[in-house]
Amino acid sequence: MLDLAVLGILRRGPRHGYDVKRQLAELGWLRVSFGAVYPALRRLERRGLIEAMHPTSRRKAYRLTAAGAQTLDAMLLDDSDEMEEDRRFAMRLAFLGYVDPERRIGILKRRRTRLVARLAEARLALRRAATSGSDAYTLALVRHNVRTVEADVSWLDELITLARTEPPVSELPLTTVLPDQAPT
Amino acid sequence: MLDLAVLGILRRGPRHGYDVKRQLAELGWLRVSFGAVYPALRRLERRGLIEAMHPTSRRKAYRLTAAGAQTLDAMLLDDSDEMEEDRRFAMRLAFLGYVDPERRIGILKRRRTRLVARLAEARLALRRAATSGSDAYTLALVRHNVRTVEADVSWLDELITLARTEPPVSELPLTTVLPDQAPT
DNA sequence: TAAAGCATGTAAGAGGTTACATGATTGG
DNA sequence: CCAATCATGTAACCTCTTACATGCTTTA
Repeated sequence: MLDLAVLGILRRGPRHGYDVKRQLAELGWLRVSFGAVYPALRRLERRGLIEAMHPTSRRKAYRLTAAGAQTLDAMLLDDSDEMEEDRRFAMRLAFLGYVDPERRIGILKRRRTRLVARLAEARLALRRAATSGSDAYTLALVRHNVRTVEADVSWLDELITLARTEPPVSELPLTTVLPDQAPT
Repeated sequence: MLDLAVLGILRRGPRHGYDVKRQLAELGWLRVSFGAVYPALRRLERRGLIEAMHPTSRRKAYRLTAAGAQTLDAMLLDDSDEMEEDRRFAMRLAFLGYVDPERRIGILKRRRTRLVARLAEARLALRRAATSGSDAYTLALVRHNVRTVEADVSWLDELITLARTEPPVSELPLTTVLPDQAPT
C-alpha cells in the first residue's frame, strides 16, 4: 500500500522522501513513519520503478520511471483487495485521475458491489445483535456500522455519476519534460 | 488489539479459539486469521490472563482469570491510542459495558476531543486541496473524509447522552460460577 | 464413505513501528 | 549561536497474513 502511495505521489512530479511523507500526511491519506518511507524508496529503486536524481543540496529526490508508471497503472486497476480494503480503495480513488477514463466507472462499480455485500453482512450482524440481546454499546456500534456503509454506498453513487459526466481530468505529461530539480 | 478483543470475548464466558475467531468475525469487529488467534491465546495463557479448561472433546476452551479481568479493565480505560485509533476505539466501545459506569462518559468524551481535532485537520486538508487545484477525485475523497468524521462526532454525542441517561448494563458475574464446560 | 466443515497448530514473511544515530539548514 | 526543523538512514521488534500440516466430526 505504501508502494502504491509513493508511486502515486511521484506521478505528480519528483519528490524526496521527507516530502513524500509530508504530502501523504497533509492529505490525511496515510500516516507512515520515516522508517517505512526510506526503505520503500530503496525497494522501489531496486525494482527499477523509480530513480534517484542528482541530489540538489542534501535532498535525494526520486522520479518515476516508465516502468514505474506502468506498474502504478496496474496497481490502480487491481481490485483484488482483501486486506485493508477501505484504505486501499481510498488510495486508488485519490489517483483515479491517472486511470484511463473508460475504466474508472468499472473500478467504482466493483467497489460498490463489495460495499453492498458488506452492507448485507452488517445488517445480518445487526439482526443477530438485536435478537441475542447484546448490550446497548455493542448494538450502537453495529448500528453505526450499518449507517456508515450505507453512507459510503450513496457517496459512491455520486462518484459514479460524476465519473459519467465529468470530462477526463487533464493529466500531467509524464514522458516529456520533467524538471531535473526537485521543487522546494 | 487482538489481545483486547480476545479478553473481551472471553469476559462473556469460556470459548475455544475457533469460536473466538468466529464471534469476532460475525460481529464484524475484527477479521483475524487462525495464525493470529492461536498464538494470541498461548501468549495470554503464558501471561496468566486466561487459562485452559479440561478439554471437552477436542476443543480447548479458555476462561478469563482474575488477572485477565483486571488487565481487560486497564486496557478498556487506556486511551493513549495513536495507532489504529478507530478500530481500537470500536473495540473498547463494544466492551464498554464492562467498564465502571462512572468512567464511561470520560472515555467517550476523550474520544470526542480527538475526533474534533481530526475534523479540524480534515477541514484544513480540504481547504488545501480546494485551493491547490487538486483533481475531482482527490477532492471528493477529502470532502467525504470531512463528512465521515462529522457524522462520527454527532454519533458520539448520541452515545454520550445515552451513557448519561441509561442505567448501567447488567454485568455477567465473573468471580462466581463459570461453567466448566464450554458452550456448544 | 466421501466431502464439508470443525479444530488446532507452526513457519516464513510482509509490512509496518519505535528508537536510535547523524548531521545540515534555517529562524529568532 | 542556539533551537527547531529538515533530512536520511538503520536495527530491533511487533503484529498479523499466507500457506501449510494434521486430524476429528458431521452430514448427505
